[in-house]
Amino acid sequence: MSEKFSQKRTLSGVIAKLKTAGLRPTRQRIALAKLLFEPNDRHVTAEDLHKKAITASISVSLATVYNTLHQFTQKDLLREVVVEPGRSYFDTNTDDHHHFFNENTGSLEDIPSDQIFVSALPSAPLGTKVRRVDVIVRVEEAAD
Amino acid sequence: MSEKFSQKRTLSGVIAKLKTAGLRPTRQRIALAKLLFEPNDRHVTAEDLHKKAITASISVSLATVYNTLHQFTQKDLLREVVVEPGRSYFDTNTDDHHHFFNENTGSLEDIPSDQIFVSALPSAPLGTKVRRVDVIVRVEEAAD
DNA sequence: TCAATAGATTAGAACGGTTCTAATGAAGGA
DNA sequence: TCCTTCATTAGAACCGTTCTAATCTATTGA
Repeated sequence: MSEKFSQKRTLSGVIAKLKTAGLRPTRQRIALAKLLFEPNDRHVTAEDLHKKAITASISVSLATVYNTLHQFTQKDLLREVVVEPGRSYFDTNTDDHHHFFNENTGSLEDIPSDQIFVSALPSAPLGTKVRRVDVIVRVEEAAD
Repeated sequence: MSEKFSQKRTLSGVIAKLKTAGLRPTRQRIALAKLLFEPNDRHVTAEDLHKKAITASISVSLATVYNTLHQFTQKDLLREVVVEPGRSYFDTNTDDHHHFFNENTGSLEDIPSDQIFVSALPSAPLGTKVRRVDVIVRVEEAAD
């Protein structure tokens, strides 16, 4: 019963989130948002999310997964992380933060912004302004 | 005459560079190395370098350009920079340094390592060790 | 409640950068 | 020089992503 309530709250929360972002709460977007916006943060690829949806018996096309990820990113519900050529990760944590990237396993891990500090930068090239600073700490399996 | 000498020096320098790296100085590798290792640093894509070679009447296949870029990267003559999904840049500057990336134009610009400072990091995930820290300052054309 | 319509979803084709294949060619040692 | 090993090649294959244009659905206003 408290479960039912929390489920309901989640659903309406998701719908509110979409509406606030200016996105129609369609069946597919609601379902994908529910998969994405769970308590703990995630780093997913389009393929990941599509598989996950299919596994959860949510019928959604890969094209819609891509559309949705991009729309969510544009509305600041997600953040795109580029660490490898030829594959994009989407991060449900949109706070200012950085990443560990394991080059052997392909796994990403957040580094909270208060655990890393980047000094004042040189000024941006003429006619440009800074949009974001990404720090990627590339790690590999220890030899030992 | 001094030009002839410097050209000769460049050629033998390139050959020495390849041999030192443990790579056979083949016609194609020599030609590509000459295009890459000019005095000022460059950020090239495979496509860029291939076009440049063809323009310079150097007959080399795209496959060889890819092979060569990867071999050079592996031998620390180049460094791969990942800033966009679906396209790799190769940087002739292998010193410790970072980048400005203009998201509107796709252009990369070096930030010397003495112009930016990253604080002590949190420790790497268990069983891993840090290989490299990449700072990418993403800029966009100023609204003005 | 019911159109009308603007926007979303879809399957599958197309795309673009990269990698693979297997056949030919070149470098270097004996 | 011959032989072996490694490099190069054209073109096909690959794979993540985007596009297309047909169908469907959420929303709005009557």
